[in-house]
Amino acid sequence: MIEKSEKTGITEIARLAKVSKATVDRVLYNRGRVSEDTREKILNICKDLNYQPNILAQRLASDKVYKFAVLIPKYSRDNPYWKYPLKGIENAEEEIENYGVTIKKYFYDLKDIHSFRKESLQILTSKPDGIVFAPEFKRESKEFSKKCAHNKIPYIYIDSTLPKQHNLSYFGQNTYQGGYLAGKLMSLHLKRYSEVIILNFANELENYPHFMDREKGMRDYFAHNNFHGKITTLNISPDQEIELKELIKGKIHHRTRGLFITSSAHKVARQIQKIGKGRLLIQGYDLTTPNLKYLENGIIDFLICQKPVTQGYLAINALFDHLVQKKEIQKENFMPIEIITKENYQYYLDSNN
Amino acid sequence: MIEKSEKTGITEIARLAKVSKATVDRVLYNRGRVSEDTREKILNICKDLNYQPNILAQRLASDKVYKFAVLIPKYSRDNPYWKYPLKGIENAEEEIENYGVTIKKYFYDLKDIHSFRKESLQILTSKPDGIVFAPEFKRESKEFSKKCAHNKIPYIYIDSTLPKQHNLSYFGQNTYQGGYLAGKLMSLHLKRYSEVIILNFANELENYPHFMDREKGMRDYFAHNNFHGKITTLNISPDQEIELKELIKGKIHHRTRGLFITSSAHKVARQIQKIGKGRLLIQGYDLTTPNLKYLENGIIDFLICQKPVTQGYLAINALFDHLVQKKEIQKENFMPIEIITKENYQYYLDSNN
DNA sequence: TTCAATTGCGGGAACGTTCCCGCAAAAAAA
DNA sequence: TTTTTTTGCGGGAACGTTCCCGCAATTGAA
Repeated sequence: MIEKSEKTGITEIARLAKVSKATVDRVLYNRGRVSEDTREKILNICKDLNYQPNILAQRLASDKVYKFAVLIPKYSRDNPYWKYPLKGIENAEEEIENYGVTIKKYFYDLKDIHSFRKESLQILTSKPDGIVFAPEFKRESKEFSKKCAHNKIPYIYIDSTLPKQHNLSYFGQNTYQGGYLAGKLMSLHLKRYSEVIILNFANELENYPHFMDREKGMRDYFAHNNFHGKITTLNISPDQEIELKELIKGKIHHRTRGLFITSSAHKVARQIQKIGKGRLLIQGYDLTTPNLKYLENGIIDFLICQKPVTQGYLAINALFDHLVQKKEIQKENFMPIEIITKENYQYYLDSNN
Repeated sequence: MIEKSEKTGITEIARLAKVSKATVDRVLYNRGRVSEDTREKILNICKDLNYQPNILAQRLASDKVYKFAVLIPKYSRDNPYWKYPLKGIENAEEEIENYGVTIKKYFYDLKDIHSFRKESLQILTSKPDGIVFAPEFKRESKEFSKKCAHNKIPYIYIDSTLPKQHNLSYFGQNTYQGGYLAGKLMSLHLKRYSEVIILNFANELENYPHFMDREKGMRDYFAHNNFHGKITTLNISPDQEIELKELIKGKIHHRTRGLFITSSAHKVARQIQKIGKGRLLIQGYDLTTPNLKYLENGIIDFLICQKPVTQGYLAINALFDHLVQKKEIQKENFMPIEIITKENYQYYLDSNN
């Protein structure tokens, strides 16, 4: 309980420069109407004192409210993944609402390209100061990015990214590296002539670059570490769930020791539980509730996860730092690749993942 | 750029209650000198409006400065671990210094129990509002804890903890679980009658509960998963580094497939590099610069790591939340157990780990 | 009964900014 | 030259709190 010490505020600068606070303010924020002489004098004093504005006072005095918009897929019981980035976004919101920031959330349907278009137009008419969105639909996202740029609204990608765009930043996975690491873990368990099945839950892989990258990552690991066994890819449409059991059963034989699902593993795990797991090492993605059950009971051995909550949290904070704090933002931000098992999943559950 | 909307401030409450702002303030912060009637009236209005104080204005108006003290081991080239929690502490400091918080850091020498005593006394005479410290020396830390409590200074443990203390919170590892997970990874690589060496870099294990817990974790994993091989423990004093090579060489034979070092692995890795690694799977702790080299060149296979940067960051933030924001703090906070490999270590390097 | 102490409350400056308004001096236009 | 516009700057209210000071009313002590 000591009195505040340093007082390198705008008033002190004004006093030293023998001008008023208003003039200092004009210089600092380029509001014009200042002579070049006084401008330089003030800037020099600021440098000497290493002046850092008091952001509390700034936000308190300013009547400006920052409006952020978020556009992400809506989560469902079937695909709860997007619950987690949303959680992170809300965490960030709580922290910065005192600074006069409001966040409006928009959701689109992953199965309905029109919903993306519709919501993105909504966002533009609301004229936010910054946008965070998940560019799952490639073409539409590029279009939206262009419109954002045209309206001079900074935008940040989350979860996946697009090349050659003017996004302020990206927060998400490095899917290839995740697959590569999965390959390493898998290889610990493989013998000389074992077989591995890679299972993509999609028919047309072009629309799911995440899945492709993960598969490529694993295959490359094996290639770089001269694995002599066999790798089989199985592409199954999500609608084929009913035949899933037979499809898998038909592919597994006595040499099969690994099963890598390039997305959520719970549907497969359910079937494997019926068939019997045997010596199969099963890897999948994301620490979601349906997956959790099979991680706990030992069907799924590893889940790979890239901090979905943190993705949302950091993306919002980046926008805040850029717009409010005027800080520099890193363009590429890959989340660490986490390996979740029965033994450590508890520590990933409710904290900031 | 819209004007701020809601105005549920203290002035609004005062207006509704037909009293002055000062009275509302007295009620809210129990400064006394208010009649029971007005007290209740004001509290009701606050509840109705769901009043949340504006922390920016609070910190701005208040002339109170919070002084935090931090006491952790000093880091060295030999043991760079403590660099990372310090980093997290400094990150947190940057964020909250605008709120009128100053953090004074004290360092002690892990090999010199007196330095801990000396620094902790220093801290007490400086009368901080809160303390974060690493209770590495058991007896002295308990004593210090008692003194803190006596002076009514809240204190938070970091990195390791002590039972039955009145610490506000703990941020750190769950060492047992880390060892257990290491056992799981190890087991992927083991065959039916393989051998594993557990290496503790210490003579008297009682002083290193972390090491003991890690060993126990691994042994328990094997016990729970009926591993039939042999587990050998090797306790080596840190001064014995010269004979290290021979010591290890003597223990490894053709069935040895795993080496688990319960602390930093780089010294062992250096010797293994000379001996030749063979089929050995090597696991150690912490993503520090010396370890990194051997992770990159493939000598070390896994490093287990528990977010040392985050530990520091969160501990300071907890103190802030408790003292400044008057929030509830969770007592036990285990960091997630991260598994670092050649393939993913880059993503753990400079971000907030 | 008188005087002191206590209780209950209001006024208002201060925190470090933002930003509107006003005004003299200088420059440009007439 | 006179009038208008522009430039350069200062004054000061406001943001939502904290907290000191002052003062009337009530209570207690003598």
